[in-house]
Amino acid sequence: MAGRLLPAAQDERPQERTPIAQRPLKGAASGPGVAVIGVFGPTASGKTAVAEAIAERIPAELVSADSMQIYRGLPILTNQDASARLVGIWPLDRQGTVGEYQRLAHAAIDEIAAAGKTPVVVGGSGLWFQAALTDVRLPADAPPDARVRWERLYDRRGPATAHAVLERRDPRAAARIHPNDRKRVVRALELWQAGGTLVPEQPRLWAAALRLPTLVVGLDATGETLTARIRGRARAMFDQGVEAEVRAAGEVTPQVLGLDAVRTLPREDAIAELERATLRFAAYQRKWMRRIPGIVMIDAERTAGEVADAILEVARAR
RNA sequence: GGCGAGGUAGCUCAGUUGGUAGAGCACACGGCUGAAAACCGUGGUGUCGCCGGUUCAAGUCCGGCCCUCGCCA
Repeated sequence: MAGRLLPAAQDERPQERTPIAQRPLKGAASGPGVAVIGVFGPTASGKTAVAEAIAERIPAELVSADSMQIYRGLPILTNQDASARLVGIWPLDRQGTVGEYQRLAHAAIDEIAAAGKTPVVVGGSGLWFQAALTDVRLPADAPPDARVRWERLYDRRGPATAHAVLERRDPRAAARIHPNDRKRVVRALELWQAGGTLVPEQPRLWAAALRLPTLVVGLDATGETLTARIRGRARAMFDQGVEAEVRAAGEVTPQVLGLDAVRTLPREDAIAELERATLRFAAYQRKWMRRIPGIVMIDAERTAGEVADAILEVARAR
């Protein structure tokens, strides 16, 4: 097996390969079948290459579930994959939300399926991935001034007081939110004011049903492998010109990992910081991955083609 | 070689008049319902440079040694 080498996942560019004859997923004699494939994995686990390899093997289109690649203007820093949908569609100063993304993702998935292809949802943003695959109902928008009002309460009167107020209004939400969690205390209060709640009785984040028959796979690579792949990637970003990209990005941007480091630190320090941050991020994503219900873990320490074959084998067996 | 400053957690450091250590970051684990590459919670992971002395008790005081940095030769 050639697949043990580190850059394995990267060397499988579709352009450089003779196309393999594509065979649709849904054969004649399968059971309920698989309508959608979801590919989750930490950064550097080879998600993109694997998804592209899947698209070589069956009629498929990729839908990104990445909260940063969706923005236009930082392709190097966010490691954009231009071949997927919902990549690079928002300006940097836009401040989008999961809810907006969810609508776009559902529309894209349905459109691809209607065209007779398999939507492959690929990404590493946990909540976004969940939102794309399920109908998890995200609470309605709050009135514009509400957030300012509750933030002011929180900042002036302190976490304990704000939490006590929430306790009176929405005890169930208060019970689940720590007073120090400013974002969620404020959010819960504004939702209460709008007549909703942050913590509904019934549908929980992890219990939401899949919209379509979906195979959810997690790309499993060891910490050592991920570390080895991540090291050096930061430096490569500099060779590709992140600095110029970041300089051109302007003031208002999403909180992209490493953006500040690239903007303010000397090059070598920025590289070190970027590597550290990326490593931390990968660990965070692996944690999220462990929790995804029904996820099938696939050994990702081989070539993208081999991983894609393994995924399709599981899909066809359903 | 002389003078000065310093060696305490993975890193940067704090540690009162002696009572066998604690912050931030990192790390590990957990949470997450329209900011999620965000946000929050829990956890100390240690031959206090080494050897000896004083003391009931030493990171802390005394002596010696080793190492690092700076200045002067």
